[in-house]
Amino acid sequence: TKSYTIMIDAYGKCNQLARAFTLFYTMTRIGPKPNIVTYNAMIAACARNNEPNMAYEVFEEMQASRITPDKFTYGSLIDACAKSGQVERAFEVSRLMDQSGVIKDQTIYSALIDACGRAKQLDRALLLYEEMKRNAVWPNLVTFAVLIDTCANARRPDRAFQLFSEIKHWGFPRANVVVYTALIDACSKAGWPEQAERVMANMVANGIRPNEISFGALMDGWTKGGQIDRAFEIIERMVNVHQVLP
RNA sequence: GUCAUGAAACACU
Repeated sequence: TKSYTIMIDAYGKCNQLARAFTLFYTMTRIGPKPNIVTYNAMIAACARNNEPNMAYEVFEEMQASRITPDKFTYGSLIDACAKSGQVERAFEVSRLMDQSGVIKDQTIYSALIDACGRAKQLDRALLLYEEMKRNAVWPNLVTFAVLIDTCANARRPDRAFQLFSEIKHWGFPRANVVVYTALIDACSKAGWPEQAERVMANMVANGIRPNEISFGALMDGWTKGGQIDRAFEIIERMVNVHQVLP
């Protein structure tokens, strides 16, 4: 069962969902019997391949086989909803977890906030942030990344900076490249390329190396305002000063 | 003796 599950997981991650299903149904028909990890890997594969309905089908088959879902199961289901923009469905899963007594951890909250972020529902995301702290689930850098990304999507750079300033109070000496890039993106999307530049200068000063995604977010801010020449300058800076290849 | 399964960043689609 373990080896089959490893293969299902690999197929899912290579975007070969059909092959994952073939293997999965071979298991249900002739064995070896799928266990909870197998079902979870299948649901995660559906989530990654943007097939929320298939994820739910596997979830139902899992329950029909009298296997009790765990936090991995629910986490993948929420991710499937988040990626397909179904916020309400994500919250339904959250309620289901409460009913079945499965503890919501950092990963679950990040996935729920991500679902709000994709729907630009910043208020709801902030409520989740408060709720997790109330429940003694401490935010980590992924939490802050999804929160700041939500601010970016909701065009609220002010909130993004506010959240960014809270990071140090949670025991993190510095943010990482993903958090900084999300903050740059928040500035760019809001039409503040100068602020985005300041954030990048700040990240470099703190010893975090921007990558091609960081520069992409920065360029986007300038091109939005029609300053294409600025964007080309950034490409040169990226290659010459920061030694990042386009 | 966590390590077969779950969460985050730009643009294009």
